[in-house]
Amino acid sequence: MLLNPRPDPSPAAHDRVYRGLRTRVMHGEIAPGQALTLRGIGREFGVSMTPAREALRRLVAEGALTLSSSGRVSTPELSDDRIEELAALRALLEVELASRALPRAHIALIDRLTAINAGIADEIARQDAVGYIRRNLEFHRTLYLRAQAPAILAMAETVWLQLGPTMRALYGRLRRQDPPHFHRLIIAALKAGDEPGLRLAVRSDVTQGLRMLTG
Amino acid sequence: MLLNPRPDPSPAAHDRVYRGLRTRVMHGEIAPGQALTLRGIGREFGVSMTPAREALRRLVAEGALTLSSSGRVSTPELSDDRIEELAALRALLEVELASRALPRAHIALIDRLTAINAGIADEIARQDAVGYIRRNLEFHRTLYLRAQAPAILAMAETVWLQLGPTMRALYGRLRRQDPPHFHRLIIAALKAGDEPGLRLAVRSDVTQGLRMLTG
DNA sequence: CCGCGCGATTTGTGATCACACACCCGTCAT
DNA sequence: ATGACGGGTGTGTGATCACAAATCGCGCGG
Repeated sequence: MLLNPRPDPSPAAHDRVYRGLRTRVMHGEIAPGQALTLRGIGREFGVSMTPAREALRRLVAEGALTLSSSGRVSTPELSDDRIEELAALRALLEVELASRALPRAHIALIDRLTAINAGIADEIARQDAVGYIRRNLEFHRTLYLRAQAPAILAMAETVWLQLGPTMRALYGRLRRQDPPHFHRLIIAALKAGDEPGLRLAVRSDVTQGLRMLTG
Repeated sequence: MLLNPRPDPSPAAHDRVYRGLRTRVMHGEIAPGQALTLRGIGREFGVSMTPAREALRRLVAEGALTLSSSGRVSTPELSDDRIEELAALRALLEVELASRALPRAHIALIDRLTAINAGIADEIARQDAVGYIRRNLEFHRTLYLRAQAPAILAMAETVWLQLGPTMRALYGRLRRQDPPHFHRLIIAALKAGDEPGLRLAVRSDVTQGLRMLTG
């Protein structure tokens, strides 16, 4: 029959482990410098060392984790130079993505972005750093999905991944009171169809927070 | 004693396999769509399936290879849309790298670039597509190393990796006669310290070849 | 002559094991 | 008290195996 062409009823074990760890890293749930062991990860996810090793190596390949000379993996502690580079990459990639999304940004998208922005205000009110990061990335991803540029978006997500543990440290340090100002500028530029304004707003939003990390 | 702190006398097996396959893919020595098997790779490098699997998965994570739904890995056949995206990424990243390298580009670097350019002419004369790609990437990498931006360079190399198999198809199709024109423009802009000219020359060089792939 | 189905073979997945090395911590000599 | 040395534990690496699924090829029926 072959109705219901469900691609794979049981997702591969290494993929479950990978996804679980990936979102944890990207949302900043793991502190910089924390060590991860193969047997520990395996025990936590109920698998043997083999899938755990594959998941960890994949994350290392994407820059989400670092591999010490002796093979130990841990979440990275970024130098100031590296943070500056990653911020520059975010600016380059995300400005391009926003620019490509602009002609496709209809009112429904703008409404969703506004709703997510309200959610960010909630997370700020409850002082939830992980929730804040998750919603913030959701805001950006929702916009960039409209760009119809999966390769560029994947590269941007890789940068988020590398910044994940550090971002947690940032948002934990800074005591925010108000929702991000530049998100409102982004929405306004989208409504007005103002491309230069959009580029500037995205660049500012991306650069803003990371500047105080390198201080 | 611990003199000669050689970090690792015997590079790990999975790393040997990874490096071997990576340069092969980046230089376009593997045709698009070609399938790779774990046991085949293992036999070729004299290792078991375990390191071969790690190397392949790492390359998949970097986008150098694609993973079919059934777990088979093969070198990717890129769609026109994806090629356009990757070309745009090359333009974004490499213009930034060149711009950062410019203030650090002394005469010794320009001499080396000129020498590499001469080598490219040799490869063209002998109709060696793989050699041409290797030298061409060497030209760009030599310039970008001066940017002192390892994270951005790594991302650019990832893009090269994804384009590798396709580039081979490109340079095999086009019957080149003369060394790349835009390389001379890049060198001239470096000598003159002309940043806008350099940005334009790099963007043109990167975009030029890939335009005829999407035709 | 072509299309279909079935079986043999190949392939990826994940578990387990042996081994070598790194790391940690207590002990001992200075 | 402090330093180096030592062994025990933990950790990554790579080989091997059992299993399930996919793939390929052959032969049969149309």
